[in-house]
Amino acid sequence: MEGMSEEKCALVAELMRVLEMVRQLEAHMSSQHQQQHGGGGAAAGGGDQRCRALVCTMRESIDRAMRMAMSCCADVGRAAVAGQPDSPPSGGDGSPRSAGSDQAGDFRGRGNAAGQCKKRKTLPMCSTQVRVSAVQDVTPLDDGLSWRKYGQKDILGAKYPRSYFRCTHRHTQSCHASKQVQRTDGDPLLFDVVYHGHHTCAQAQGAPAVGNQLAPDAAAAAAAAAAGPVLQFSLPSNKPAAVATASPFASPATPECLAARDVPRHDVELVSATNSPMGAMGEMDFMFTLDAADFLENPASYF
DNA sequence: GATATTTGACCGTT
DNA sequence: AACGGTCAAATATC
Repeated sequence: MEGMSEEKCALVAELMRVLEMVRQLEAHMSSQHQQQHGGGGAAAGGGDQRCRALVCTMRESIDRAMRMAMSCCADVGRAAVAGQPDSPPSGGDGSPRSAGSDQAGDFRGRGNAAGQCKKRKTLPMCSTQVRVSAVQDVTPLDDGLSWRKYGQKDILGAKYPRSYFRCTHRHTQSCHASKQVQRTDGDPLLFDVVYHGHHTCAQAQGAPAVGNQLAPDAAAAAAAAAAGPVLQFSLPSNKPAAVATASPFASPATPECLAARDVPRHDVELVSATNSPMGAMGEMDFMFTLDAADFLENPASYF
């Protein structure tokens, strides 16, 4: 039940970030309104009023969505757990069968390596697509937290290898956060970043909220904002300690970046990999695409 | 010298 | 047997 509660918090937190963006949009509009107040024509004033009305609608919709999320998550979670025979009991801390002492496991020796890698798929997971502005700008690895690369693999059917990272303090502080980074086949500027688990180390305590969870890197997120972010993350619905609060928007630099850059459009996709094992494991499926322009036109259609 | 990265090998699952 | 994830020795960097 704890994980479910965290999921709700994650979803609500995500919605709150959207709400925050709306507030920033309001502030931005307000400042623009003041600047244009002297020379603004009647048409501009009408458009401004319409925008304000739309923003108001957006806020109401978000509020409704937050309330729906609170109940919906619980329902979906219950259903998923019911259909998942080997889901750990509520009293557990996320250690089904051989999952070891904690979420990411703390196995030693190679004998458990593969078993652990399979178990990892049951961990809280967040996959993010990060677009960089240039090939040289890659290394979407600096999110203010320290990661250590521990492997790289050529993936079948993938043009680029996948890199594996884990928290530098894995052993010293038993922090089992990890992430996988892979350049997408179609777009060399686009990276798939998959986060597993969450940071429990000291650096996470001092980091911004985003840092403690499944945080994409600020630099890449900023680049993503500049290039038109495409974000993907999935929410495991029935896993204990499931947390998926990350979004590049949650990056300390990103909201300001978005607001400052006057981003004309951004798409947000909230999806799950339905063709992945996660899909078969009761992962909660979302497909949420937000086109800012369309959202302003028909906010209600998104909820 | 300490820390991080690279890379081939290993392991369990499918 | 193929695959993906991890380990750990070797190597590179600070």
